[in-house]
Amino acid sequence: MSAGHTAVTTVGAAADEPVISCETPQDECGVRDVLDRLGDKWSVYVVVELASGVLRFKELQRRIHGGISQRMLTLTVRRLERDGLVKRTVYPTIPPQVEYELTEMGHSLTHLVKALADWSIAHRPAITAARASYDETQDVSAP
Amino acid sequence: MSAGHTAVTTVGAAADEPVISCETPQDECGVRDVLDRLGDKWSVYVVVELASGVLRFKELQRRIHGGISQRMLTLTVRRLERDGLVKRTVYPTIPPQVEYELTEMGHSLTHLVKALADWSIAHRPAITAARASYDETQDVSAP
DNA sequence: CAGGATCCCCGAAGATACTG
DNA sequence: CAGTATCTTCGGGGATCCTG
Repeated sequence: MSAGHTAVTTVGAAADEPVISCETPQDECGVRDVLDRLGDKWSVYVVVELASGVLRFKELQRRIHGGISQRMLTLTVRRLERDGLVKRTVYPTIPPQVEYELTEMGHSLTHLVKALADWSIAHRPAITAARASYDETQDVSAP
Repeated sequence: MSAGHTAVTTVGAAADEPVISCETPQDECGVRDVLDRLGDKWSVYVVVELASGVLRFKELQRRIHGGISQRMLTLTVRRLERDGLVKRTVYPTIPPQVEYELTEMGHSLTHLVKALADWSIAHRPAITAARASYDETQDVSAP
């Protein structure tokens, strides 16, 4: 990597100690799988809300701030159900009642989401500062 | 598979014991922040590749399978740089040489990505099975 | 109440061409 | 080599209407 150039030295983190050992590039270590699932706009919200208990469709929709449409909630929850992360229970009553809850696998994902949240909260100040610094460097003020 | 849950510290799958304590719904516990950063199509790949060391633009592009365009790589890497996750070093040579590497914060994110990868790899069979089961239930074979 | 069916919009992402 | 600029496409996602 460093071809004898005037390297600006490292940041302190050892680059020769790969945390991620990607043996199967074709599958991106499987990261893509999870990200495709959590990467969409709403899945994570649904998981977060469902993490605290069973919810019905409307209630779930109500709790998700930002206002998810019925369509997107349906699509999102269906995909999660298909992947075995959410369990959908239909009570053949009138009016119909459908309850959603995380499966065990879904709950295990919850820990990851929490890890992400923790990381985000911990580094938000640093990120904000980095952005400010970057934007300042770019100096957009000049017309 | 009912009691198979490994309760690390205080986390549990009980509905009355929220793993995710969302005190600030406005910020979605900050999860959205990370996801917006990792949720896009390429960021995670860049992080993964840079996790193993310093890379130049072209080499980085070459390693990312699926074929990222120069444009997207530029945009992705720029955002990561702005957020302080990636450090960009420009050597004023001819031809120009630019090296990218993760910052310490970027490396810390790497651990999260690895956790996601591990989770994905561990649960992939279950997910695949769940999908097969779901699709079978839906029975699309009937015309 | 839960959700299927439709229409439409906008932004993410690709392709291509040009430059320092 | 490492971008920037421009045009275009594609599909995620919103709004709305309708039904069991």
